[in-house]
Amino acid sequence: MRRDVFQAIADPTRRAIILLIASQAMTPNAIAEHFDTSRQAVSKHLRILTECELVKQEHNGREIYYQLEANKMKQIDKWLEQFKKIWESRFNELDKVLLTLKNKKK
Amino acid sequence: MRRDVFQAIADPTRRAIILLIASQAMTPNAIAEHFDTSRQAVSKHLRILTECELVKQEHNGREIYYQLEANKMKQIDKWLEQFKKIWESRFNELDKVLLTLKNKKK
DNA sequence: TATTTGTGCAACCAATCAGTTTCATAAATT
DNA sequence: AATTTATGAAACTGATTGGTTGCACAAATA
Repeated sequence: MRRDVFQAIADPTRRAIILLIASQAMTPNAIAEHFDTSRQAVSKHLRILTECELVKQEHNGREIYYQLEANKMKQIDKWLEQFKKIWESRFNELDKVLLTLKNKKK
Repeated sequence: MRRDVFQAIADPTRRAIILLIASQAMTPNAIAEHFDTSRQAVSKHLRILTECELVKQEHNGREIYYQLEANKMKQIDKWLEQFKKIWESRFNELDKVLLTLKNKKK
């Protein structure tokens, strides 16, 4: 079971759940009301999000509030960071072509 | 065929390919040498990356140089942006708990 | 105490995925 | 012209995915 953050956010429903609970913790039932899918399907998504620690449970009687663990998203941001230099500079446009040409000569 | 950026970066091999060609365009054969997998498997990954425009081809005779389309990564960054406010402030820690409590009273 | 409510979990299913093997094609080399 | 090289594409395979249905169980309510 490969359960990392990147795989977790690959599914559009899970991204929607993340966005939904970002501002307010919610129960599985409340979350499921926002989607065209069963409560159990949402529950499975929540389990995946919990396993990769993108989401945290807060028990309250028999209700379970799911809350976004926003810090975990930094992991994605950190990976993106490597490429920010590229898309922010014009390195991507010009310099890489030159590098490629240089490489071809070898 | 669900072919979006998020699904594309879900696979660890594809993330490694992205990182590999970030600084220098490469041919499929050259890329495959870096992995414990067949050239054809790499070729399939490149097709997926091309389809979601994370990667661009540059033909040169019979060789095809694959080049990172770093701009496309902004799409992921833009999605992350929504949550940056949360993990940068202490909103995540304190205020959301209050929001949740407020919600419970309803 | 009996029933309802909120939840997770297991079993199953069709679709998709990542990989392999095999083949086709076109460019470069002999 | 024949061979080698670089590549993509198709067919197949086992594993994984996202969904469903049905069940178990504990907390809340009647």
